[in-house]
Amino acid sequence: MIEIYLLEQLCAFEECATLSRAAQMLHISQPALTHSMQKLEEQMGVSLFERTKNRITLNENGKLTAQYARRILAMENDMIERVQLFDKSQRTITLGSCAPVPISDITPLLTTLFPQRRIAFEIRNHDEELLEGLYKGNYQLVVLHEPPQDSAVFSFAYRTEQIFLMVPKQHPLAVHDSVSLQQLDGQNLLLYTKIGFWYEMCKERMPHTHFLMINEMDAFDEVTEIAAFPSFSSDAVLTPDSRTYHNQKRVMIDDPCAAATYYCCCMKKDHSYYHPLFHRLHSFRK
Amino acid sequence: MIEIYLLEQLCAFEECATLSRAAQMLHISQPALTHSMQKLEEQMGVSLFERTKNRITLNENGKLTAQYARRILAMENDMIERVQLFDKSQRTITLGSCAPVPISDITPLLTTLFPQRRIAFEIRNHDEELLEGLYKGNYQLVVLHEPPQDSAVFSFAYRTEQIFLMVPKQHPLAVHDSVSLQQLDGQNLLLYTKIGFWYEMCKERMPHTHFLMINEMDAFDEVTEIAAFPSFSSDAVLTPDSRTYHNQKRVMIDDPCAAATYYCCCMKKDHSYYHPLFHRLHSFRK
DNA sequence: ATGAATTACGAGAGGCGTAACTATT
DNA sequence: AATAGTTACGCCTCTCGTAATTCAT
Repeated sequence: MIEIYLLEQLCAFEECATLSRAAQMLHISQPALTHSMQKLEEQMGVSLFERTKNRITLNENGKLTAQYARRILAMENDMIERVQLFDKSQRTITLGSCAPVPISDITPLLTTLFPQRRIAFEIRNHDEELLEGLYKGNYQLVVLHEPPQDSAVFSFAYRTEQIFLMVPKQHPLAVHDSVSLQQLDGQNLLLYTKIGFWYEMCKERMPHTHFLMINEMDAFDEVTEIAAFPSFSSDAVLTPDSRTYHNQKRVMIDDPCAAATYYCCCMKKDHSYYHPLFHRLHSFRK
Repeated sequence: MIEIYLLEQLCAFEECATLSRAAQMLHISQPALTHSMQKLEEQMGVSLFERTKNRITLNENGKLTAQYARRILAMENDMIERVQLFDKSQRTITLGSCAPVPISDITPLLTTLFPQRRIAFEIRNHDEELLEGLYKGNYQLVVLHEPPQDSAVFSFAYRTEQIFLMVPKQHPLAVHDSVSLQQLDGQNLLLYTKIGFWYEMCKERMPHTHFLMINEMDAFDEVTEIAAFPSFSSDAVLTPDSRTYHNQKRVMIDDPCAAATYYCCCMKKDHSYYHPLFHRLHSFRK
């Protein structure tokens, strides 16, 4: 049987077009590569190269072999990646979410319901990334803001979130009780960075707005307090304590897209395993 | 990167269920296998086995790995096979035919039209085998008795063949000028073995007939001369010389399936290359 | 003169075998 | 006693590196 390293070297040679450059790329000597290619040729049982005194190139057989080789190498990498993911998925539950609120909803439930398994989580801006991760095994659970179409995926709309604006009382916008996103476009706005799909929504609906991104949640609370800029909050976030926001006015946002429904999803085959979780998620519905 | 031999050994282990038996099957010692499996486990980065003092079995990771490994090994074999076929197809033209007549029609044309390439041929009983071989590259040209459906295949109906019966004059059937295959069913018939789809047709239409199969063409001519059994001939076969068959009567066969149309085919992408052949084949049409 | 390929030869890694040991049936 | 797996150790193959050679730009 032909070993993998020969196929790797062949592909490197095809990329680099000369043995010397390929050897450099592979961190081996050039004579070693010569030998390998001779061996490969012998083991394939057909000629793979066009040789002149000072030049060696792939012939048609060689090009075809390299094509197949690439697919085999890709399959091997895929195997390793998938088995490692599978192994990890057996010991840890990874939750992928399109927004931060579901993380704080669901993570505590997971730790109590599945104490023997490690819990991890990630925020992603796009539902598609999350679904792909669910299929590949990167995530065992994902929370989307659109219902998934695939019949292999179980989903449960477990809660909604409505965002609104916190506006400093002296700010011009503070005269309104409600505004549209279009009205906000062009303003300076404070935004916490890790808000998942909300960020994409803001970019799309308010393309002219300058967002002041803040990384730390603690800093965010402090800055909103002091700064003269409006910031977002939501009905899902508990105001840290009554002291905060004494100088801020709550302004509603008219747009329908200021409200989101969260769909907690798993692969259907895993539904019974995660049933306890979905059961508990019922309590989030009013 | 993980080498192929480790994957082979893993698959062997999965088949054999014990290291000792797998080692035996692989023609290596059992400690060597132990080592390999330890190495594979290490390179995969996850545990693959459930170990007790005296027993080692694949765990879920291991089973998954073996599954992928099988696919990778299959791909490698496929690569070798296909490249070798490709190489061969570049230097020889292999003609696959459903009957002997097209072979003697086409082979001489090929040798004159493509003198730089070796010519090989094969007879196959089923059109499907031929088409499959055409796709895979086993054949560059095939002759079918049904027009191919695939739009990637070019076909040209270049001639017909009509079979009839040669009957010894003292034989009861010799009173007829024409018979149906159904009438023949149950008779003893002489048949040359290498007649491709005709054989399948005979089996189907005359399930109760005893066929006396003869391997050698020379022998066939002699036996038909002497034997008291009817035999097939066709309008495409030239009677060797007038001496032959002086004691035989020609009896027509009514059934439509006693006539065949031959479709000479190649992949469409190769059509221009084989154009000279198809051009010459026009002369076979009346 | 520089760079590319091959050949020759030697070093070192690693696959594999033998032997010895432990545990299970 | 027989069978299964692991550990230890040494051989030998095979991969790779260095050096030298040939040829082309």
